[in-house]
Amino acid sequence: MKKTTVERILDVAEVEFGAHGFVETSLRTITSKAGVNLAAVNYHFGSKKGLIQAVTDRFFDPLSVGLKTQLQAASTTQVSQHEALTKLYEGLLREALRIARGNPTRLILLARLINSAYSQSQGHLRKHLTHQYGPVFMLFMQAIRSHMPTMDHEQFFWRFHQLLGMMVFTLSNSDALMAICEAEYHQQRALPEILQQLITTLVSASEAPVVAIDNLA
Amino acid sequence: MKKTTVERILDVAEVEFGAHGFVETSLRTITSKAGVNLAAVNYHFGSKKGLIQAVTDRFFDPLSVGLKTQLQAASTTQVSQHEALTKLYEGLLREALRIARGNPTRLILLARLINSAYSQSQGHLRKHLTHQYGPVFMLFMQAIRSHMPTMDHEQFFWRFHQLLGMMVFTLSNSDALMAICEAEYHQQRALPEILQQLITTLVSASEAPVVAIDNLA
DNA sequence: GTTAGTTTGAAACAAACGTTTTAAACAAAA
DNA sequence: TTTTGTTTAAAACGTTTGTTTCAAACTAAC
Repeated sequence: MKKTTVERILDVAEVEFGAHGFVETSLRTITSKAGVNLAAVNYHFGSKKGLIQAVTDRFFDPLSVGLKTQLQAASTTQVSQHEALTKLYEGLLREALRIARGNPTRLILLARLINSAYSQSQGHLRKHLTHQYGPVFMLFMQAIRSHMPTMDHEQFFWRFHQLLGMMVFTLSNSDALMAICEAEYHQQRALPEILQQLITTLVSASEAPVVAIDNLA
Repeated sequence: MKKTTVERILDVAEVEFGAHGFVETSLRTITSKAGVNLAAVNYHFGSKKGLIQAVTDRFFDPLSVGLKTQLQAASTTQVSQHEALTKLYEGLLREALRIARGNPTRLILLARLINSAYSQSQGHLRKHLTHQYGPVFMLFMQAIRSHMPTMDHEQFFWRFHQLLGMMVFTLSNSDALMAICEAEYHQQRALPEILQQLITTLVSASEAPVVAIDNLA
């Protein structure tokens, strides 16, 4: 069974976007590698922005529903704070890994999508993501928050985004980091192992105490 | 005293690069805002890549020497592990803040420069940075490492880069995060306060225990 | 003041980009 | 088979990009 034109474009686009970013990937590169006509992108997706959002949705739609069901299931049982946080981060990364079908390059793309959502350069993506997946994001954020009871809202906000940044950076550069690591320490690590180490750090950082803020200068 | 053409170009370039990234900032935008001729960039810096590296060096050169002297001064006195780590991260961020002259946009640019160094899209920047400032980076990395004695090399590598990612993400998106924070919690935070919170998380995450790695899947 | 080297100004260049257009090929229903 | 709507093919369009060109303006030494 031959894949449709739309599927072929999306398959190539997510690889190229993940590898070279949105701006530095041309539609001509995508269409030629996909073996389809240049005009097909504008016909099927309207514009390059439309294609970017379509690639985004193909990732976030299943991730969104998977995460939502996980969050509902997790809320029933009662465990320790440490265990609960571990389960939450583990659930998120496991779900992301499942969506990426174990393919590191797809996970890298996912991380870059989130990164782009925070940078103002792709303003349309940010609006699209917050509008489309804002509720699920808030749901996860509040699930984490419920197990960090001692923090006030604003302190939690910064702490959470610090941890989000840790995830995004580690994932979006995991290919480069794995290459450096292998060159330096002659030790090859698979993605699940990296994620496991990441979870440990995430939970510990979540549990870190809040200190009084005095001026740095 | 009127600034030279080179200085005017660098001043505008670092603002524009920090705000819109390297690819999405055109030389015409830079030269027109700087009030200089378009050809001046190619004359003075050879190419756009040369300009990017010049902007980079104007940041990293003083940061590099400042960090080096700080590291040498810190090694003399003996304190607790927690204090030592705090001092190290504080020293780095304080130095970065000093170089940025308290200007958040300059700190954002700095973070984006580091981020670009890890992404393969600006390969020339990565080579330039590792060649030029690799030793100082290693010096800081090993200073941190000396206060995390229980970790083996590879575990430390991943932990360190997770923390680096935390810094880079928080700083490079600090403007967006501050905007969201203010809109959500009606609380305005200055950059030094954010950095102070960041240091706390960094130290705690550094001290997080290492767990045995079992498969996530 | 003249001259030699340096820097700028304005225009032009070639290449790449997203997008649009027009006709041809295809599919499915009448 | 004819017809109608859909998808593709190939070329072209209008911008924008980094870079180059070349004469004019400027600077500084003699």
